[in-house]
Amino acid sequence: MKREVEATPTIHDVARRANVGAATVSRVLNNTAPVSEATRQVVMKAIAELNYSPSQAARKFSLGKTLIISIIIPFFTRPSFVERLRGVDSVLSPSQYDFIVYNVDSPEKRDQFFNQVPRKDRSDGVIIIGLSITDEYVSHFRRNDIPVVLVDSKHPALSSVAEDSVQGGDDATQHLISLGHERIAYIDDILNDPLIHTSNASRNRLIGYRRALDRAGIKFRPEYHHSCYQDRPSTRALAREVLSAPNRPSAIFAACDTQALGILEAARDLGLQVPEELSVIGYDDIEIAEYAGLTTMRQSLFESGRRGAELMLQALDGSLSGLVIEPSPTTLVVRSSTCPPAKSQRRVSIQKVLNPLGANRTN
Amino acid sequence: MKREVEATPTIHDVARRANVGAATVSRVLNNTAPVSEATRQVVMKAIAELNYSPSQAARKFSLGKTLIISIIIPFFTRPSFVERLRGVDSVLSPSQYDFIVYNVDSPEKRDQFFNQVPRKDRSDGVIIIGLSITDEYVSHFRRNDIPVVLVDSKHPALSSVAEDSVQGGDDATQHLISLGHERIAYIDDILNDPLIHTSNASRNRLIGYRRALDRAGIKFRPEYHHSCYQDRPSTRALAREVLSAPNRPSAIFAACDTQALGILEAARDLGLQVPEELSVIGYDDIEIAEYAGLTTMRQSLFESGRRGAELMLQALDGSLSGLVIEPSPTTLVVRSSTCPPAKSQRRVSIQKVLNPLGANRTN
DNA sequence: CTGTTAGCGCTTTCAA
DNA sequence: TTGAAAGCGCTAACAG
Repeated sequence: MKREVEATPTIHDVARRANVGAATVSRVLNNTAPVSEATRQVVMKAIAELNYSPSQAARKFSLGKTLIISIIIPFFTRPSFVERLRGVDSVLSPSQYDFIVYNVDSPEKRDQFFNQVPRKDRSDGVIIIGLSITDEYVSHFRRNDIPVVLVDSKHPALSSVAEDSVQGGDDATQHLISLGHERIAYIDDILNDPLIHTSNASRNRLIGYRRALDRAGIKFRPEYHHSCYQDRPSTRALAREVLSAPNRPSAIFAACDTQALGILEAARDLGLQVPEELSVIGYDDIEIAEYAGLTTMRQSLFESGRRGAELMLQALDGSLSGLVIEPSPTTLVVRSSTCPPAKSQRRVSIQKVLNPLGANRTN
Repeated sequence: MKREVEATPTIHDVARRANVGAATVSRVLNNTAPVSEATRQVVMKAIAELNYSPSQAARKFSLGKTLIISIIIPFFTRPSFVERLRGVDSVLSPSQYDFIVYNVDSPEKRDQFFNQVPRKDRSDGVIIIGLSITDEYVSHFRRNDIPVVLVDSKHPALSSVAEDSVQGGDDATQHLISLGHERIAYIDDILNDPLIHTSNASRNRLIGYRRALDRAGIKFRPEYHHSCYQDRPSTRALAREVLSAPNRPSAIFAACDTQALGILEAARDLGLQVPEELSVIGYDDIEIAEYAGLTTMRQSLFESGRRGAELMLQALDGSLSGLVIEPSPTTLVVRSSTCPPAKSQRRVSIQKVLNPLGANRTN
């Protein structure tokens, strides 16, 4: 007895029903070669009747493509990375490619992903965001013959779209200097350390900071340079110390907006008026920066992700001619957390009651 | 001439080199059947020498599994969804499964994904977050014989982990009532509409809001119920109108924290002191809520994603016994955006200069 | 234009 | 304990 196939129909079921070869079905499915209108009709009919749809898995395997693009990114839940991912999604979503996000949250993960993810059998291409790449890895990618594009990071041998963080750091610092500040601190994120894993964007900002200082003839003071984890609570604690020390800075430049918010909290804790008694400038211009009235350096986060994904698509369809190294603009956005420094400096101490919604009150 | 294979080695290359069958190589690779120590050694050696590693694509195809879990989620870049995704990642990342995020940003996408994603040849299981499911789709999933778990949404036939939004809405409103408020507005997100696509969480919050009002003997006033898009600018604009109308509310309950922030901005625009002249309560407790001093209903965002992923893993390895419908806790977090209402009400008008960093100033 | 056939690289009976 | 061989479902020569 010929049992009716209950299972998912295959291309052969369709072929049999339409009295054609499997190849013909494949042809009408993919428009890969001319098919007479008559047979096309028959095949279409069979497909409809069987409610057939080709197995993606088999298709990919046969094609030797995965139709997947891997994204390797650190801390994908941070606002700035989320925004870049949104840019990536905006171009990949309408494409035939799905993407898988590999979230790097430790050096081990980073190396694991760098070694295992960029393989032809896992994905057709990989976009690496916010992570710096060593030459060794570059040759590893080469060996695996897989296209790689960098976002928020650079390497001479890889296509990339990245901000000029040195210039950004310079511009931010220059803004403060132009306002008249001289005691300018820089609070960095700790991931700066290339031994750990992120891109050297924040180290570059430090370079820009020092460059601007130099140009203005202001001496770099190590006690004005600090690092801490890139979260609000850590930065708040650190900023409290910095602001309680003698000869406290009149302005602080933070490596990212999240850290800048921590600094604003610290100022609130200490009853320091922002911007009158303390100017704060951030970096990124994440969504919430506007709410907080934060002066910051705007990066084209969404746009950088979008362009990165576009470059990948071009690399994949062969239309990418050679290396493309694209700059991504960074612009100063002045809001209400910066102004000229106050003349005198008063001692501060932690306030008892903190009201983030209005002026600080002592109760 | 026997040319050295330059291409990626396959299992057969290894087998040949080790003088064994391909099956044996597979066995040592997967520990799927006993292999004598001697041959194991030889095989391992060959694998090492060839720097072989099995093709994921072929493996998946042969296994009939994709080793992929699909996540269907609306607006994955919104803080609350990002947080749930982080929970999902925390359990999927150490597992053998990769996950692909399908970002729903329109009703079309929603239907497209619901129809095409839940198929065995695309992924082994799907987690749907924040989207309500119709019976039709449930039977579609059934037909495709693919496990589905819901997060932040419920259906009697599907495993899920979800908050009790009716209770949450009730609790939020009750907090305001307990403080002495009677003119309590509710600002909803527009996605409420089930014809569009999101889960009916915010509609349930409305039900809870009305329930609490009823219980307190406060009449529901339609002019205190508004909807708008779930972003700050839209909510800010709407709240400005609401707060400028005669007999303005003394307290507003927002369907999510992002909208609550928009309301705080509107209050700032109008020179209304929060909480003295206006109490605001949000929903979600996203990271930035603490910075903003926002009173809110805390949802276990990370945790819900984590549990959802765990349930999926259990469903996949067969250890999930029947339907699991898990509640996820929602708790009131009181910060500084709510207090008892002021006795009298003054007229307001938009301030010229807005300083989010301190008290509002007229210059 | 269309059918036949040979893989894609792995897992898994089935025999030995 | 091991090897040979049959698929998994599709695409892409290669003939006709």
